[in-house]
Amino acid sequence: MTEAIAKKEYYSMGEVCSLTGLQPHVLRYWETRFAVLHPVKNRAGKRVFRAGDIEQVMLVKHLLYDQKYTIEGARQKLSGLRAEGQLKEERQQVMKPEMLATMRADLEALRELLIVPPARK
DNA sequence: CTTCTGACA
DNA sequence: TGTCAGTA
Repeated sequence: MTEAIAKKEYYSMGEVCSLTGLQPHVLRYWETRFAVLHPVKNRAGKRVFRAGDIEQVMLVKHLLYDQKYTIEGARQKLSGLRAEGQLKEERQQVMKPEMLATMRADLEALRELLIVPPARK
């Protein structure tokens, strides 16, 4: 399902927000608390998100909102997942089955948004 | 028009 | 977290 958001090279802040259902200021705030949520910026200073960055955001969102983790708790949980992932040599999956389950709804919403992008004017 | 940083509620 | 200002 990660392929669902891997159809594009780069995503803007606006796209990531509609894709994740988060407000820009929330995303920016999280950037100050999670080392893994720091997107690269282009020459103009705009954030350039990749599919992988969006996955990280989704993971943090569910840790915080669905599993009601605390910022610090989520930060530690993320560190743990990263450690496990490294032990599994391959960059296997960073997400547990249970997490994927709670993410189903969002992933389906993502699929729709990707097929029929929000009309912008 | 969209996004950004910084400041402040 | 929410909002506003002044930019780029």
